Amino acid sequence: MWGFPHNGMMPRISATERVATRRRLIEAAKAEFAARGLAGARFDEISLSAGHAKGTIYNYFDSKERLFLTVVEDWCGLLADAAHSIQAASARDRVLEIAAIDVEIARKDPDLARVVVLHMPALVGSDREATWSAVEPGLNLLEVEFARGLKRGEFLSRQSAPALARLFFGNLSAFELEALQPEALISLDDVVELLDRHFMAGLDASSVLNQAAYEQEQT
Amino acid sequence: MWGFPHNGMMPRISATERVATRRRLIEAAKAEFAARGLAGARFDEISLSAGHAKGTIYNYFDSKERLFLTVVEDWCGLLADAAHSIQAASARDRVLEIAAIDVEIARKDPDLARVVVLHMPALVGSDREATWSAVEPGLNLLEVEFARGLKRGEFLSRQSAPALARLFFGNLSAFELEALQPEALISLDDVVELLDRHFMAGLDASSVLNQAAYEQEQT
Amino acid sequence: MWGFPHNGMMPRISATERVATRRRLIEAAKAEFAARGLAGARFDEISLSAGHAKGTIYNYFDSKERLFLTVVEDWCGLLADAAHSIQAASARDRVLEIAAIDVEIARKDPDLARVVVLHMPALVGSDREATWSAVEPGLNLLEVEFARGLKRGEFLSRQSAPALARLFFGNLSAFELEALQPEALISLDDVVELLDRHFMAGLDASSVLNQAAYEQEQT
Amino acid sequence: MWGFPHNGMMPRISATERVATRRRLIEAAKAEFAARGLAGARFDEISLSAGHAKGTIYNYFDSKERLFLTVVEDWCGLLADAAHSIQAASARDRVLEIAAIDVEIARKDPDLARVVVLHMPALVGSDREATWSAVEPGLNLLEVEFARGLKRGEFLSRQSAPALARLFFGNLSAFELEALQPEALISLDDVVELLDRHFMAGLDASSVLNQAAYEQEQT
DNA sequence: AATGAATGAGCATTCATTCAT
DNA sequence: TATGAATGAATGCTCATTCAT
Repeated sequence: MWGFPHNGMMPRISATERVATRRRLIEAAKAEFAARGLAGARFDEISLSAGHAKGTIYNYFDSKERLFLTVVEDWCGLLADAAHSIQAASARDRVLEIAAIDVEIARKDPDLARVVVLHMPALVGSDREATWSAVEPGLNLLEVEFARGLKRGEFLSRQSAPALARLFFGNLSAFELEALQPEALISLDDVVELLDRHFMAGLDASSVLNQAAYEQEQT
Repeated sequence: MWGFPHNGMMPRISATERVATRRRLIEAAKAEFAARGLAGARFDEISLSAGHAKGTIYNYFDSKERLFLTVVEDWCGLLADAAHSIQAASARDRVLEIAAIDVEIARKDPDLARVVVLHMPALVGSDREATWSAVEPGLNLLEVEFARGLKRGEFLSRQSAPALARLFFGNLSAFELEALQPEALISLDDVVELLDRHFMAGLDASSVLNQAAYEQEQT
Repeated sequence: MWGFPHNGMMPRISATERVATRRRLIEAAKAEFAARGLAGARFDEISLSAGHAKGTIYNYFDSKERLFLTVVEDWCGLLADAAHSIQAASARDRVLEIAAIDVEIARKDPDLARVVVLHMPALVGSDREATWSAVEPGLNLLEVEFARGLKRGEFLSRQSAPALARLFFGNLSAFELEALQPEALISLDDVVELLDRHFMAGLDASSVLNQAAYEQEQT
Repeated sequence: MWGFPHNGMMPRISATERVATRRRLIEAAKAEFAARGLAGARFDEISLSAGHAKGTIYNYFDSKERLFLTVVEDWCGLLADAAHSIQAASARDRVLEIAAIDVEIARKDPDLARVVVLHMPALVGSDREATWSAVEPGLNLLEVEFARGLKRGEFLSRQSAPALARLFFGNLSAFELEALQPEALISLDDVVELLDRHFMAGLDASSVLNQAAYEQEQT
């Protein structure tokens, strides 16, 4: 039950080696998923570029879908980790800082971003369900901030906090998607600014225009 | 007795029947593509739900990719046709009217919209290339309006008209995507308003805030 | 194409038109069979290059195999027709004249020859059976001459006349095959001479060597 | 306990097992190709009679064409191997010994011979090209002997050594083809003798008749 | 734990043949 | 009789997954 397996002596390979192998597989899978999506990805390619046999993948992941999920969870983990360091006070700034973190992740690992913004939305059926629930923690980060902003009166919108979180994430993805394209017309550097000017401005409770519009809508 | 000589000069089936068959195939394909994407779609399913043999598909379309392309071109055609009736004067209103048309299309044919906003972006390789060039006319509609708005000084942005067109389309897609989900938090009715408030507001040259920000950026 | 109206008085199309259509189909089929063999030939191609609809082929021929057979029978007919004009007296010369006729056919219609020497032998199953029996008349021409030569003592061989006919035809085909190849090392002009020198010389009863060998074999 | 570390360094199945599987596939393919040709062969049949799954074929061969090629290369290898043991001195005897080897191969493996003499010539397009170049080594064996015979004055012919090699091979194939037929009129035992008497006699420089004919041709 | 050969369901595509007009 | 749209069986090939070693 505890301890080392069967003949008692020692684990065949060290725990660190297992971690390293797992990482190699994830990295290779990420590149393949980014390039071809979940349906198009081939285990042959992944195992080849990971330097491991095809069967080895199944010692670490149950299925192709689970491997895809793991890549997405990776992204979610990076986002959550970096989110701890957010310092800003206003909800608007905190939201934009989350976006900035996401952009940083995309800059360091474009393949990871491609998986999340390009191929994750296209998932269907149970895959979609599983994958999006894996991403919930990331969306929750946003949801919390939008809820706070709405509560404080910093934001003004008919939409609920969860809806705003998803809409914001949708726009963030759309902008990153554009910036990650081969013949992009904008750069990743533009993304946060665009979100600020285009999405967040629409929530600005201090804007005279928004306030008037908002009050009118309420009637 | 009169009419066509009884040989092959007479069309075997009427042109309208051919059109009808073609339409049945496209409709069935649209549903399958919407549900499973290009890679996941199965001809068995399409032919079954179209009520035609599998081989018949190849009397109308060269390949799976070409069939997908045709579905997308259909969307593009609907958009272009409806765009003729746009009356608005200001660039902002014209852009939003295009969005409204797109939303209308999505309302009448959610599967068509799913193909365009969900599965088209995830295409890779030559499929992507071919499909997006088929969609250029649609994007051009937007580009023209953004160019006009920028030229007139109605819009204020560092981004070029083509970039704004793509960004706007990205946001429109993101909002529709959210509204088309099984457990959507917004409705299609919200989409145009959201675009107005969030995306377009960021271009408003009359906004004191935007103007200040824009001038600062220029330095 | 047009021809007579169809109220029953007259044949829909004239007999000569039927013959012409049949010929167009055979010519097109011949080219396709020569290029791709029986298995590889496509009705689409045949109907296209014949200028008739695919279905029309079935008004003239029961099946692909029957069409192939007809092409082969055509060859056989040409051979038999020309064979009537043979004047030579000796069996050797008559045999070689038959070969010369075959070479002439190949020169005028290389595709026809390709069908016969290249693709006919590769037939299998019932196709083979049917096709070779269609060719019997042609082989009989040879058989008769070899029988005569053997009977007269002009030829000397352990093989029977039918065997010699087949062997001769095999060699003739082999030589033509070589001459009809894209990068042939011999020409059709060489074929008869080669048969004379190589195959027929081996039958020469007047050759001292052959006679000695033959007698030795008999013991 | 000793030996291989218990990880992937140990070959999953022995090399001999791999060779055996490969051989089973080739044998099954050979029978199918012999019976139906390249175009007509079905992987279902091959895999069934080989006792392996269809997909297994692709672990060993890239494509149907490559499998066919491998069968042909097999034949070529058998020929080349046996050719090493040729002892005869005269070119004529050496050529006939090569023929005898080929006949032996055909006797031991009629299917292999059927593939080579029946279905290989009927190949078209790039298949033909690839296959024949795989067979070049076999033809070269003959070419060398014919070149030697011509050079020594043992043979007398207007044809070049390469041409003679092809022509001889053509005749050899034609005779074997006849002998391998279901209702053959000759036996494989007759083939070498027939080649000797019919084809080789036509090259005999010592024959008075040939010499006279040859000199006449030269003028 | 690692391997990679074996597997076999799945799938797009082809094409001879049919048949309503 | 000519047509060509419709058909659907047939098939080469792919690839995630399994499992004996």
